[in-house]
Amino acid sequence: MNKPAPVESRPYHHGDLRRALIEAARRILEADGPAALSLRGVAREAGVSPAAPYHHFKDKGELLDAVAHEGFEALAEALKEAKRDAETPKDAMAALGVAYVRFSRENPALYRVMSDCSRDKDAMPDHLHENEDSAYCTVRNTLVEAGLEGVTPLDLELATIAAWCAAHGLAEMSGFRQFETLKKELGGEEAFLRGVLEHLGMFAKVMKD
Amino acid sequence: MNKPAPVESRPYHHGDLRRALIEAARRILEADGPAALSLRGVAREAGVSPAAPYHHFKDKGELLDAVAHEGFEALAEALKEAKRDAETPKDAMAALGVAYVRFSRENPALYRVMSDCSRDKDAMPDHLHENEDSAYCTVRNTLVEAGLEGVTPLDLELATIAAWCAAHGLAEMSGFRQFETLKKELGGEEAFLRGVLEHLGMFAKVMKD
DNA sequence: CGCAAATCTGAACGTTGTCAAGATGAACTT
DNA sequence: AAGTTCATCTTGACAACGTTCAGATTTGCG
Repeated sequence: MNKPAPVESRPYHHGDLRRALIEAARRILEADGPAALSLRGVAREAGVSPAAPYHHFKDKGELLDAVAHEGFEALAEALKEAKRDAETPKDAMAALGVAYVRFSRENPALYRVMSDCSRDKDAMPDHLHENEDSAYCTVRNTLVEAGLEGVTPLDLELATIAAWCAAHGLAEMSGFRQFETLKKELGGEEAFLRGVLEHLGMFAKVMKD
Repeated sequence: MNKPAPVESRPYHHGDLRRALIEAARRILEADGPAALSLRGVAREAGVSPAAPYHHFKDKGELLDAVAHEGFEALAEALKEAKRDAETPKDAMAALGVAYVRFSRENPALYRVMSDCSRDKDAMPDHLHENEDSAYCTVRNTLVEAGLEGVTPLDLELATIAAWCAAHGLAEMSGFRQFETLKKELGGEEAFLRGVLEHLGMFAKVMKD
């Protein structure tokens, strides 16, 4: 008897329910937003009973973790792609910032799940931070390539964190209605994002002793 | 018959239930965190029936709005106080950033309600942005006093937004476990915060054309 | 004092997260 | 090939939640 799922383990009744649940969750998330995401709803969407997910996830939280995990992978991919497309290293840095925020604006529900997960665990996903081609390291490497070679490792680390914080802050705030007239004045969302990112320097310069 | 609440309207049965509910919510928030905050629980804590809050708030969301509103007022106060205590304008800028983050770390549950509210409405509270002694203007004014006089209004606006985004991003991320060793290396939370804020410049400088 | 409006209660409805007990099918052993 | 074992799924239940509605109660006003 043939098995539909060719890759590794498919030891199930359903085929691969774990996968199906995650995809159902993403579908609901995209269609109706994060507030509409219930475990029961996900089970319904996947065509199983409300208790079925508990054989694959300990918790509703664990399902969300899995969804967030995929989101972070997609984000890392988006960052790498943005870097590839950039012409100069300097431009790559701005492109990373814009790509980060754009990802959050194009997948608002997913990004929300991601950031809620991080807040709940008081940590960003380890794979984002640890291995060498992680998103975090992409940012750090780009900083170096764009002109921060001479700097101490500690400075580099702080600059990377600073960049990440700025991007995250901008991601959460760039949709605020208060900025809409300003965006029009600047001629679009992207110009606004680049403008804010570039003006981080003013704020920072002012603080230097 | 005398009324216990001397100020403005107290046309109630209970005294001032609206007030009592907000305070009950803050109590629960501080004691058990944002996940434990239910409307029924708030009513219980205030000693009324589960339906009573609906005569003062249309929604659970509106209760949270009210709580968030008070949070933003407290935040604005904390910022002004930090500015007062700073010796030089340059130092005031760093102090604002640190005070912002410190507020979020000292009132994590409240800050979370505040930022969830903003996200749900895709806007920051108007009073934070509009009137002249608002928190937003405090930041902008400090930027000017610290050396950004010659700059165009548009640049000033973008720099203010940049500062706010950075502070918010840092507020949400500074508690991450991944940074703990770095904090120790730097000799404490405050040094870490100042370090990150000051390194925003590196990130920004790298992006300049 | 009497009346209308504001305020609170009690009970109910639908939904959610979660769990325990049982049914069902697949995989492994012999 | 048969039987056993284990993972998977369902059924049914529980408590808690947000919300609503009809009715009781109190307040303030004329």
